Amino acid sequence: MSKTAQEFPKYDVYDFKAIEAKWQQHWQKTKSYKVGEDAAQEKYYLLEMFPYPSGRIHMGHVRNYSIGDVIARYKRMQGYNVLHPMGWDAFGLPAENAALKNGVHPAQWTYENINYMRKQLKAMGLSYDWDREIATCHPEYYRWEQLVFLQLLEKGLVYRKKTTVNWCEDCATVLAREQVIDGRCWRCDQQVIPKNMYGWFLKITDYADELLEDLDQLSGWPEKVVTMQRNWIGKSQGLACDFQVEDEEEKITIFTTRPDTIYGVTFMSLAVEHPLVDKLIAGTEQEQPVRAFVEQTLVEKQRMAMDQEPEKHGIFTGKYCFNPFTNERVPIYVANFVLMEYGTGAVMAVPAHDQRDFEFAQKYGLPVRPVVQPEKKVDSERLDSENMESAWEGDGILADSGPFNGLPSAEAKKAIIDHAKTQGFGQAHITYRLRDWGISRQRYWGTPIPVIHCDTCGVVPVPAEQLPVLLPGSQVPYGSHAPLHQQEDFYRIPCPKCGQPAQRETDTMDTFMESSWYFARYTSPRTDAPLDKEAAQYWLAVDQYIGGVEHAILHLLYARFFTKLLRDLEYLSVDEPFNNLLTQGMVIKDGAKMSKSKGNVVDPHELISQYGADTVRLFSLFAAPPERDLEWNAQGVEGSFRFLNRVFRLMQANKECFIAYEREREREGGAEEASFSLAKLSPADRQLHRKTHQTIQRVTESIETNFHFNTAIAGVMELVNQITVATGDGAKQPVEDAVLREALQTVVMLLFPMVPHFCQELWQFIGYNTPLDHQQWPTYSTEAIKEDELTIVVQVNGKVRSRLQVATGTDTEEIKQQALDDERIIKFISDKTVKKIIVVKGKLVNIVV
RNA sequence: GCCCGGAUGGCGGAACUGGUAGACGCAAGGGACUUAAAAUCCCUCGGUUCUUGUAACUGUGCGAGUUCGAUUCUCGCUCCGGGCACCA
Repeated sequence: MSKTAQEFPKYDVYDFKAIEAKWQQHWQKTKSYKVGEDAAQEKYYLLEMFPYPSGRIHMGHVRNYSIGDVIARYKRMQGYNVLHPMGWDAFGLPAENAALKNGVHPAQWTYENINYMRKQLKAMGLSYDWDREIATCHPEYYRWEQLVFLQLLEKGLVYRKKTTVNWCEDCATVLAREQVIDGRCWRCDQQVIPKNMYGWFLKITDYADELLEDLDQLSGWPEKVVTMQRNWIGKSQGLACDFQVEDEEEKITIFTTRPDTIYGVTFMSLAVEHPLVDKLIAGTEQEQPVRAFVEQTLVEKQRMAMDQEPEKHGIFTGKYCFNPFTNERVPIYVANFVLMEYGTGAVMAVPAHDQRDFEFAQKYGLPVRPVVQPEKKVDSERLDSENMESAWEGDGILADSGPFNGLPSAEAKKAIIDHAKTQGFGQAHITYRLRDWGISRQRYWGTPIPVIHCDTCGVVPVPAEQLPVLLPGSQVPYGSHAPLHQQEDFYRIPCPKCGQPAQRETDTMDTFMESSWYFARYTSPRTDAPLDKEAAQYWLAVDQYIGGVEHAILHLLYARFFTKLLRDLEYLSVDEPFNNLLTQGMVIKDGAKMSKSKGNVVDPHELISQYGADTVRLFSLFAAPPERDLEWNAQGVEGSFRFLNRVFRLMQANKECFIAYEREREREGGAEEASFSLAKLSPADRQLHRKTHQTIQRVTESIETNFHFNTAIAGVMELVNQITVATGDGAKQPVEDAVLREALQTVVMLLFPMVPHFCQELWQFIGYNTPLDHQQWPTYSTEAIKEDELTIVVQVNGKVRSRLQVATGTDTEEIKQQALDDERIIKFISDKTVKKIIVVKGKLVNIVV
């Protein structure tokens, strides 16, 4: 088994092309990263956000997947059973656009891209279990999504309703909010119009509270993302309260988070879409002007869609209602700033304590009545309608509020809600900003929604045994007008219940649906059900999830929601999908995000052919910590390449120490790693041995605490520099083989997760045939890292004046004395009185004079 | 407007729990090797001043404060980035 000197491979240059091809083939052939459930081994599920197959990989992918691969390989070396899968978020609009433009079918376009990008990812040497690859556009994926959809439909968590959507007439499709730019379609620049139409919704609001509460469990998530989600869900607690309309049967229900200001109500504002508006004005002289106002506002609202806040406008309806607390008569207005989608679409207006109401009151000459006085104000500073220049929105003490006078805001809120409840005109109420999730899209390249519309039976689910509902047609779907609705053989179908002619649903699902559960599907990607419960039980939750912060809200919220849905459908048993989340920064160049329009795009493919995957990986890890933006720098890449070459030469120059070791091993009949006693080492050997172990400590801690690979790499560079000096021409003493061997092997092992081909090759070069993936990650000896000597800084009045070299363990008094005896210190303190001396053990002495 | 981040040499970035600011790399300058270049190796490298050294002063966006001591903690600003944006 052992080698002789002649058998050691000889290299001159670092031939990355040959090395990378060799190991990639090896990993593929031996399925090195294929995993299965193994109860005996601790699992680690590492996941990077899967890519959209747009055509080629970009630098963002390179960075994301390099970071992930380091963690995967590191965890394997730590002995974990690592699940590290990859797949494709393969449905989406770009495929359809490409189809329209080039006459290629979206499926063909998508699968070609996948094939190309898979090659590119493999060329990066990423350690995926490729047997688990999934593409969401594959019927074997989306059929299970359709099944889950039907199960949710049955549970009442999916429903259909008519709502106002952003509609582009030219594209004949609904646009998502983020696809409307300045009120125009992002694709054709056509003015977007509001349109009422039916769509399918998921009841995410049923889970709003749990989605909010469970955020507290996500200690492994960046605080920033948790905050964004909390704000997005936007829970508000307050009072829902009825205001009786004068001379009508109707009541107006309002929602307020400030019940303590209810005695300050001076008018009522309704949203233009409020259902009561029509009734209130019907047949009155205000009917015409109010109608005109409503219509104009609706048009403006659409146009302003993404713009700045428009000026506040409103109009009096001519009607009044009664404040149930005061029985006061309050005029009812319709106002452009009241949202129908939030709360009840009706707002009690308290100009003294709400800035919007204040501005509105100023404009229309409505009274301002302060009822909450800020605390600790002298009488002359009390708020009154005369002296107020803006609303006071803070808490305070109630005044002019009947029986509630003198109560602080917090108590008053409770008391007022209680009062409303006992009197029967209101109760505590909770409102969320979060809305139900509209999943209908009038597009072709998505998962067909598996229902049938029958004139007699209504909405009929497609029977489970008829799933999947396949996307029809091998030809390119022409036009973009509800493509599935143009394929008669697709949508004309008999009703499964009554057999009468019926129509299939022709909407497809939002592509966020597929990415909401793919992480679970990876645990059993080929199983004949949505999930295999045992596999899910073993692997979930994801231990570490990595991706761009741009998905902080939608994708991550939907994935959390789906986890809870799948849990309640009893497919899995975790509450949260991702225990730890790492949001990596963008890759930028010349201070700006890489984009075609800016012409600052760097193609990873070219870089890999020029320098090799290992260099590209190394640079993207070294240039910045993962969570920060990474400024791309071509010269920096060159530097990383130089470093690898330096290590390569260093190994070759010192291969003697391995050959000698082989001979020794042969002679001693295969003895294990030679151990050496610290005491016998020369100072130079001791120093290198210490540095080796300090580096192990530093690299391990950099990875463990926050994945700061940049400092880990810097640490290895320092070790390499030290080995170079110790073995170079200028070295005073020769280095012991065993010490040198340990140092060099450590470099190879520590760098392996980052530059795997390179290290595996060197590992073989120095005589091992084992895969580094399963080599035990090196551990450091606390004995070895100890310093014999410490540098103690001596300060006078906090300024560094001198440094002392002392042996480790020198006691405080001794150090103090040495400091006071130091010539350079004497210079500073001789003519002054020493007031105080502070000694920090092992660090410094500060003399205060 | 509100809520989060961030600001350190020419550049990317280090700095444990308040204790040597600038690790590591890039760029730049100088030198060695070479007929020459590339590659490689060595030296210098925050600023200012001088008496050129184990020198002094100054320096982590700006201004205060706490402390023997602040890049680090507190308060007040400025600028940059991100998220939300009439949410009652």
